[in-house]
Amino acid sequence: MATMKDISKKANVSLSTVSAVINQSAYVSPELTKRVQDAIAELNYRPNAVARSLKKKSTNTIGVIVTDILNPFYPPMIKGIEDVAFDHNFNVILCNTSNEHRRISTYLELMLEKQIDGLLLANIATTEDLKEIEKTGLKYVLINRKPPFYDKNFVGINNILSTELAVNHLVGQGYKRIAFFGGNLKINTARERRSGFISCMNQNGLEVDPTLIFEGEYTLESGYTNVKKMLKEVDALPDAICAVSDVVAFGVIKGLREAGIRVPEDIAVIGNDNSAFSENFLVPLSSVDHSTYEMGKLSMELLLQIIKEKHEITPRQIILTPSLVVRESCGYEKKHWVQ
Amino acid sequence: MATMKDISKKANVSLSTVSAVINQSAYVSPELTKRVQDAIAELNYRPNAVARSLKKKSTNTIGVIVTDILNPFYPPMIKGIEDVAFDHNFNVILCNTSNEHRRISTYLELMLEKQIDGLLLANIATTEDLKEIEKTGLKYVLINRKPPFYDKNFVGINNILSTELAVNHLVGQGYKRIAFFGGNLKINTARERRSGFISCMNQNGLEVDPTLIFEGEYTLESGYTNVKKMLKEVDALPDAICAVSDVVAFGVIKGLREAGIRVPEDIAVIGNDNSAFSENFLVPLSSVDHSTYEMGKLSMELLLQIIKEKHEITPRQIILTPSLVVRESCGYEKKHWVQ
DNA sequence: GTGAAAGCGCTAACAG
DNA sequence: CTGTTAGCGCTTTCAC
Repeated sequence: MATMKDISKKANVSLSTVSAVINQSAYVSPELTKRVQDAIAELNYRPNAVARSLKKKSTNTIGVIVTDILNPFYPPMIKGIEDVAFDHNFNVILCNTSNEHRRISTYLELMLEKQIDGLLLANIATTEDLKEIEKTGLKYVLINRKPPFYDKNFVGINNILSTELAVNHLVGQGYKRIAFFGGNLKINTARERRSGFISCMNQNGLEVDPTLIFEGEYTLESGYTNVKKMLKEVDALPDAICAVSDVVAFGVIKGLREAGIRVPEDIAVIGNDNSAFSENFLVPLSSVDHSTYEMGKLSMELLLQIIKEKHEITPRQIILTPSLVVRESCGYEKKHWVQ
Repeated sequence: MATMKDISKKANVSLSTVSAVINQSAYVSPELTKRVQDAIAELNYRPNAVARSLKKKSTNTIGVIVTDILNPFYPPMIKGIEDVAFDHNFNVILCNTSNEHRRISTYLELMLEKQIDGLLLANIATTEDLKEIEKTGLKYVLINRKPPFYDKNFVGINNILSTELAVNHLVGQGYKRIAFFGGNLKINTARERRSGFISCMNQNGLEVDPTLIFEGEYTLESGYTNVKKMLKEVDALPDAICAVSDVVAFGVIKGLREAGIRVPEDIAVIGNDNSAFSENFLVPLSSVDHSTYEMGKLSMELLLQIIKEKHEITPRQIILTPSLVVRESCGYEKKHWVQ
C-alpha cells in the first residue's frame, strides 16, 4: 500500500503539500496539485484512516447496540441508521447482544478501545445499564426505551398515544370488553402503553376489567401463554384484545386459533409497532406504526450533531407520533356496521 | 483518556514493561505486573486500538456487505457472522447497499481506508462486481451467490438439491402438473434451482410444460406479476407451483388469493429458503431451509482462517445441504391420501 | 504558499 | 528480565 511519503517523493513535493491537497486544507498551486493528484492516481493511493484517526482522535465510526437483530423491529431501524451514516461517510459497527445482556459490557469495552465517535443504543431500560454506558464517557443516544428519569438524548415514540390509537380503533369498531396484553412493567414503553390503554378506556366510558389486564414480556411466547391463561381462568371472554406489541399479538392469535377461536370473527386483536411480519401474518394484523426507520435516521442525525458540537449541547428528546394501520384482525367490515 | 505512558509513570516502570503485561508478550516479574495492573485499574486505562492497529497493521475488524437488511434472508446470516466475530474479538462493520448497486464501490473504498482485515459479501453474482472486489486486494469470502467460474472462497447452499427437495415433496403429495417460478438467470442460484427443477421433474417421469416456467426476480412483486400473467395466459393451470424463493412464493400466493384461488386446496405452493416470515405467513409456507445462520457462521470462520494464514491458503468452497420444511401450503392432509 | 519536524499511542527490536 | 528507541502513516504548527 502506498503511503503519503511515496506520493510526496513521486510528485517531488513535501508531505504537508500532499496532505493539503488530499484534505483541501490549504491553498496549493495548480501545478503542484496536479502533480500530487497524478501521483495518487498512479500509485493507486488511499489514505490510511487508522493513521488519520490516531492523529485526529476521531474515527468516523459509530457503534450500534441492539438486543436481537432477528427481531423484525430492528432491521428498519438499522437501515435508517446506516443510511444517514453512509451519507456522512461514517461506518457503523453492529453489535448484536442476542439478548445476552452481559455482552453489552464486552461490546462497550471493544468500542471504547476502537475509539468510536459515538454510540447508538436501542432498548436500554434500566438505570444500571445506563450507568455502565455513562461510565464509558462516550457520546450516545438512546432509542425507543429509556431508564426512569432519563433526560438526555433520546428518540422514541409516543407510547401513550400508540395504545390510544389502538383502543380508539377497537372502540370505533364496536368492541367494548377489551383486554390488554402488556409487557414487562420495568420497561417504560410497557408502562406507558398500559397507562395509555387504561386512560383511553376511561375516556371512552369503558370499564377496564382487571382480570383482563395481563403483564408479560415482549415475546410471542408471552402472548401465547397469557392467552392460554386467560382462556382457562376468565369466564367472560373479551371481544377484543389490545396487545402491547405485534409479536405479543402474534402469540395471542396463535393461542386463540389453537383453541378454535377465530380472529377477528370471535375476538379482534390489535398489535402495536407494525412489524414487517404483520402485513402478511396468518391474519393480517391491524397495528400502530412506529416508523422505526425514521427512528433510526433521526437518532443517527442527532448523534452526528452531538459528535460535531464542540461544547456540550443541550439534550434533545425526539418523540415520534405513531399512526394506525388497519388490516384485518379487528374485523374489516364491522367498521361499516358501526359507523 | 489515560495512555500507556501514564501507566508507566504511575507504576514506575518502562513502556515496554507495560506493553508486556498488557499483551502477555514477555515475562514480567509478579511485583511489576501487579504494579502495572494496579495503575491500569486506578487510571481506568484502556488500550487504544487505533494506535495498536497502526502499528500492527491489523484492525480486528471485518466488513460485511449485504444488499438489503430488510430482506428476511439476511438477519440470521448477519447474526451468525456477528456471533463468531464476537467470540474472536472482532467487530463487524455493516454495509447495507439498499439495493443501490453503486454503493458497493463507496463501501469498498471506505473499508479499504479503514484497513479492515477482511470482507464478507453476500450475493455477489457478476464478474464485474468480483473484479472490483479483487482490485481492493482485501481478503474476502463470498456468500450464497457467486459469479460464473468463481473458484475461490465461498459458502453457499446446494441449490440443485434445494429444488429437488421441493419437487419431490410436491410429487409425494400427488401433484403432477407443476409450474416453476424462477429468478433472474444471470444469478447462479436461479440457474441452479431451475435446472434442479427440470432434472427432478424428469427423474420423476413428469413432463415440464415450458409455458409453466417463468423467469423473474427474487422479489414478491415478481411472483405476483408472474402469477397474474400465468392466470391470464395459461389454459390448464398447474396443480402446484414451485417458487425459486420464499418471497417469490409470497407474491404467488397473494396473486392466487386475489384471483379467488385457494392455497393449497386449489393450487399448492412451495417456497425455497425458509424465510423468517414463512412460518406464519397468510398460509404457512412449506419451504426448504437454507440454514442462513450457519452460512453466516461458516463464512466468518472461513474468513478468520484466511486472515490468520500467513501464506495464501488454498480456496475452500463450503456447500451446505438444505432440508425440507413441511407446513401447510402444499396440503397437509393430502399426504396421507397418497402414501 | 511550501517544507521540516514533532507527535498521536502503541509495538518490537535491541541493548543493557 | 527491563528499559530505550525507532517507527506505523498521518496532521499540524511553525518557520521560511
